[in-house]
Amino acid sequence: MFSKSCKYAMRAVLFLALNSSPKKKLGVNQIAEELDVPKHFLAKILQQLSRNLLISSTKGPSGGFFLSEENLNTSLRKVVETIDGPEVFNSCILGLPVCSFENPCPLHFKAIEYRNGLLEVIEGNSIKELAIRVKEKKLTI
Amino acid sequence: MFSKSCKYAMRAVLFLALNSSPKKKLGVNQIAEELDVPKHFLAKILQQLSRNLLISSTKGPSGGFFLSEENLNTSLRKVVETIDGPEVFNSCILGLPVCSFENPCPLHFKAIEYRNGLLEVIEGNSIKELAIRVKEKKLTI
DNA sequence: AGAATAAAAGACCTTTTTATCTTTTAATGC
DNA sequence: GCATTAAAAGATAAAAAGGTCTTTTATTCT
Repeated sequence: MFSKSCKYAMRAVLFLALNSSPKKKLGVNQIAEELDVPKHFLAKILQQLSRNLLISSTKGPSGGFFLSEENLNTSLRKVVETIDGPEVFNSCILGLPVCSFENPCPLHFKAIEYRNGLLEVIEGNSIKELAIRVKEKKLTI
Repeated sequence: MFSKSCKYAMRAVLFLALNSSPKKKLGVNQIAEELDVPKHFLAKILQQLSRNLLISSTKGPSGGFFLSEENLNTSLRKVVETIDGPEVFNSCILGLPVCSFENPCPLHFKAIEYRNGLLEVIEGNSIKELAIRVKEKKLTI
């Protein structure tokens, strides 16, 4: 479903939502260590998210990554689509160039049904809301 | 979700189910052309399926690939797992090393639901049954 | 201003996936 | 037996994904 980069991105964003604020920025090192992902690789991904204004960052001493209030109010879907492209939730699960309601592949309707399930979670909730859920239900990221 | 190889494999198997028989074998060329996939690459995949007894083949004149009655009565899931490995339906959608009922990631339950829906289709039906459905409902492969 | 810090950017490198081409092996029909 | 056909196997190549390292730029603090 998602590329490794995308998985790292989602986890990092949730981690930032839970552990950072404009007053408490986190460096790549800390994030990479906590999530146990390759640090330089994660840096690239965070840069990309930052460039696309999905996360915030400042350079220099006591700089780092964090989520602004605006960042917290966007959806994880944007994060996913920034990293894996907008087609992730749109392309045929069998790779057919055309696969639609009128012209479905054998897995079309089931695939749609459950993609929508995922979208419910990552689009129906803001990052902030998701983070709260992670905290309350002690979910793993 | 599935690798390209796996998508080609699924489509090829369904194509064989619909268009081949022990008396009517198909060459890679025909299959590749019909499905519009790279022929040499498909050949590799078919070899792999054949080695694992999920499809049948014979060499020489009037040889080719086909599905035996036994092949028709297995599930597409086996095809998928032969190509993409048994972990496709088992690994965490966020890539976490442990992600379970007791220790779920934020997408765990929706992801499970998603997978189970797909499994319903590719495991709950034999390849033969799926092929019938493809024919009756004029689905695209 | 200068030192220190941390992200941004760029250049590489490695591995995996996808794809192609050639040679070998097995089966068929003459 | 020989020519032909088609899969099996092997070698290689191209592209994409994943990962590392170095240099540059911006910021802060003294």
